[in-house]
Amino acid sequence: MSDSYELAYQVDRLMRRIAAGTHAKAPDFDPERVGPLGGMVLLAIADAKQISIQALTQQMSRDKAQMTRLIQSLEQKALIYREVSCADARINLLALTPKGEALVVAIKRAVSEVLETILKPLTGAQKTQFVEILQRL
Amino acid sequence: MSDSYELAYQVDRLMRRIAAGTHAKAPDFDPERVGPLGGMVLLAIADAKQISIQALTQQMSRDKAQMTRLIQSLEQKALIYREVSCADARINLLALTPKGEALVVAIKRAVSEVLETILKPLTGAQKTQFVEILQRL
DNA sequence: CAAGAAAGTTGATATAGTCAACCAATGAAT
DNA sequence: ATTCATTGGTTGACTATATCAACTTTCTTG
Repeated sequence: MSDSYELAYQVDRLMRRIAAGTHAKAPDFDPERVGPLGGMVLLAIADAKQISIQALTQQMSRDKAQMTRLIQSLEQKALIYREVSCADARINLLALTPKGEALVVAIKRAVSEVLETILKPLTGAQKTQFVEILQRL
Repeated sequence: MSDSYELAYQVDRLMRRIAAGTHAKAPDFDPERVGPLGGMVLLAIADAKQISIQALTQQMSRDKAQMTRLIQSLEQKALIYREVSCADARINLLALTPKGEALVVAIKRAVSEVLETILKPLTGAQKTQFVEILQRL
């Protein structure tokens, strides 16, 4: 682990473990099969209460085309709804439906459980450091 | 960022930034278009000198089917070659060809540059901590 | 009232991930 | 030494993610 490029590995692996862990639990709470990315988007919408597609794509470092299609699928599943901004008719504001809210609760629980397992080897101080570091990035 | 599930976001975003950064540089050094995962696999093979497909799939937390196909494509591009283990005829040992070695050098440089940019906001101590934490996970 | 830029959408295509069924080589174990 | 479960690897079928370019509609600004 002397070379900095190794860090890319490690981050990738960590992400894979999170994804695999939640994937394993998905059948228990995700009948709509929103997928890992769909789940994260729901979490992001939940945090924001209301957010435009554009803001979402930036926040999640994704392509807007991809986001459009993901939003469409979440909308079809009645997990979110959209509303044209009255300030700017180009903007679509997204928010969770009650069904979406319920799913978000389940997702949060599942992700937290997975993370708890994965982060177990860290000390409390390290967890704090980790969070700080990620925030700063 | 009070809730632990937010960490999943952050890790995901970090990974996306690394991927996007290297993707942007890819045209300069990756005429074979091995893709981000292909690049990481090459790095892993380079580190190991020789490694079986099975060991690779575990190390990278991937599915073996996926790894089989990726290895096939890297092999077709003459970046790696395989050799049946003399100890166990089921095992395929992978190694880089000279062409693969050359590409690995370029990949390492590109990834390091991207990481340097991304990690710039961290202090030296934080970088050390980050590496330690990731290693422990 | 033109440009030009921003928000979203669509099409086409490439890469990644999942799951199940399968074959061949191996290692035990009666 | 012949069955038998295991392990490493492959294939098929399918879903999910990602990328890029072209396009529409709605602002914004001169």
